[in-house]
Amino acid sequence: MNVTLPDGTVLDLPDGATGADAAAAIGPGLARAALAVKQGGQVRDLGLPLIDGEQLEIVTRKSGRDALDLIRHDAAHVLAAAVLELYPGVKISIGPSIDGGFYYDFEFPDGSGVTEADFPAIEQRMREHIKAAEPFQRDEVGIEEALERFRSEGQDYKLELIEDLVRDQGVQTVSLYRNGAFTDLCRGPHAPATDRIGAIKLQSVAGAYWRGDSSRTMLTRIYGTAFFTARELEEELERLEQARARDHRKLGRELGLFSFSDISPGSAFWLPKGTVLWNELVALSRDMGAERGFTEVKTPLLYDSELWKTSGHWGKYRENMFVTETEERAFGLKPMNCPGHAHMFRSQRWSYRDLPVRYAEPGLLHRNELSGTLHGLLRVRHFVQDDAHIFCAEEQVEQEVRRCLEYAFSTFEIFGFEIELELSTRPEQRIGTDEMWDRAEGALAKVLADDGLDYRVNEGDGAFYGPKIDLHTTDSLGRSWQLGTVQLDYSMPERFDLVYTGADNAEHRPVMIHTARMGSFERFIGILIEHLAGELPVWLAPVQALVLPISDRHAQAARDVAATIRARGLRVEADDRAESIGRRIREGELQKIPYMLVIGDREADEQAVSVRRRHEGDLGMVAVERFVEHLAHETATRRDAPLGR
RNA sequence: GCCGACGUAGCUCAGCUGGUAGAGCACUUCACUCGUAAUGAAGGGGUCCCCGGUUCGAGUCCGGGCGUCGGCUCCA
Repeated sequence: MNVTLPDGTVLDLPDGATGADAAAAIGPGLARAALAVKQGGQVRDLGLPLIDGEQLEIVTRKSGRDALDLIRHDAAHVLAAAVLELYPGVKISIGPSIDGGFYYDFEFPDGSGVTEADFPAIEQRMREHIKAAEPFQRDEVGIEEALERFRSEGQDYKLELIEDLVRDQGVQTVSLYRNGAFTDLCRGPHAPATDRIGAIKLQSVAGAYWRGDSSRTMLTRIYGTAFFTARELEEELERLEQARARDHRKLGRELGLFSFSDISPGSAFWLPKGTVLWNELVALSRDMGAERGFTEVKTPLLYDSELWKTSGHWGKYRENMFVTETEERAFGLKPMNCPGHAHMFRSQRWSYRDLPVRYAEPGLLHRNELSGTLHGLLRVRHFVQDDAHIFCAEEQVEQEVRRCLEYAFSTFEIFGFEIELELSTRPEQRIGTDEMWDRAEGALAKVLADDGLDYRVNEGDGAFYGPKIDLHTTDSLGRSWQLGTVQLDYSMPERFDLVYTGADNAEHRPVMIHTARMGSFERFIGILIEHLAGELPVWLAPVQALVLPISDRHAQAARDVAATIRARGLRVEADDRAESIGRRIREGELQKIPYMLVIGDREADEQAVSVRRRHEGDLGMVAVERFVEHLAHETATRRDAPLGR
């Protein structure tokens, strides 16, 4: 048999040769370093026969993600082995590698469980397995034998997994992996032995439903991570530590932007500085929307249940709504703006010449999210979306979607966010004909393809009324959050009986496009703070410049400079407290204020300030007038710029 | 909502096996009047998340609730 190596050389091997044979044929060093092989995009055990004629890559610890996935999956098995030894009667379920580590889900017998306090003992046991260099042995066994084995061990979850494999995939055999006395149902692949795992660390314990189904048993999930060396592990833990310093909840409090209170869970209190930031973002959204033909509207917060029945929310979304009642009429606080906008659209007659109609509304929404899901600003119950609804003719859909994406990308470009696109297609529960869905999905896919955009398809994850393109980004810990969205909606126009008069003088049904760029201002600000570690650009900084007199006799000059800057509509404060200049500078730095303007005798004499720029330090004396122009320029252009001499 | 952990001054945290609370920072006052990341001294500040229970006595032990954090489920 022949396999081709990445450098193009062809390796001639006897029939039935394994990955280990291939590595040995290349060299003894590689034979020792080999962890697995990769053929046809799949990582496979070193001990399995190679696929004839396929490209062959030997996976070693240098192979990056493939190699880490391998030992993390190994580590998951070692974790399960350790837990089974320490907690007899535990039932094991599944344990994959994930971004950043691995987990394993267990069901502990009644009355027992683990907490993080138990981690040292479990880690100790894991290290013993690793040190013992237990080989991972793969056995291919018949269904009956596998069932018999796990039945005798009382491993019910494994039985269910095997039965499902038989039913859904019609498998005749399953693979078992054995290391030491531990055997697990597993597809593989695994490294040759447990000693390839260099360093492990258990990180947290959490609940997780069996098979992600909230109606089924809550299992105990143990998260951990593994690396080839202790040093890499330390670096990762250090990185996580630093990420926590960027947490928007911590920075929001430290910078005086917002606070939370038990008195209104899931709702932020926006302090004066946070409100400045908020208002600047709303202004950005307004300016960009106006440039793109959006007109701002304002609609009520509270509506009779009739509206929600028409829109379908009363049936499909009620558990997420705050509902109230007065004079025997049921009302609901709006969780979305679309029904109000549809209702508004209906209040007049429209010609095809009027389309597209683009209503924008930074509207306050309330959603009664489950208490356990609330998360700082990133998931709240009270929030404002930079929301808009476009009412257009069917043939305008593609162009409008393209414009929505352009709008979103232009927005994110200002902040330097990296965005991932997801196209969510028809769900099982849906309305509308298949032709309509074909057309809608086709239009979205065509825009993505025409513009050469990379995206992931989320099969069956669309809204019940139409497919959507979602824009995702990550927080400081790499967790993905949805910001913007572009959704095609054929349902709302139907339900609200929206029409316009076409060129043929007949009534036609418009299409609704539901779109947002930042998503909610709350979530956007949370993500923004984490991306920038709280170092807001000049145009967003609540305090753009802090004036610092050296001593009392410069206080009046400092107040004068502050007044001059404030008169230009810029945000400045003077700190003339009786503290040392070093102290006041330190506090200004901790507040992440972009500019500090120091005024002593020299500056006061010359109508100048010594400019200290965040990160850059002392830039020397600059005339007050010139500094003000520079600050005004950065603010107006919404872009930081170097201060020329 | 579910699983687990946690909840002490504005913030970060001590408080051992139960004997009615403490530090640093912040705040107030006074002194210092200072040249680019912490001047010094004194002082004020607490329903120990809430409600029950055990106990002579609960911040500490037990039960229930609320909130927060990490996940699961769900979503901007």
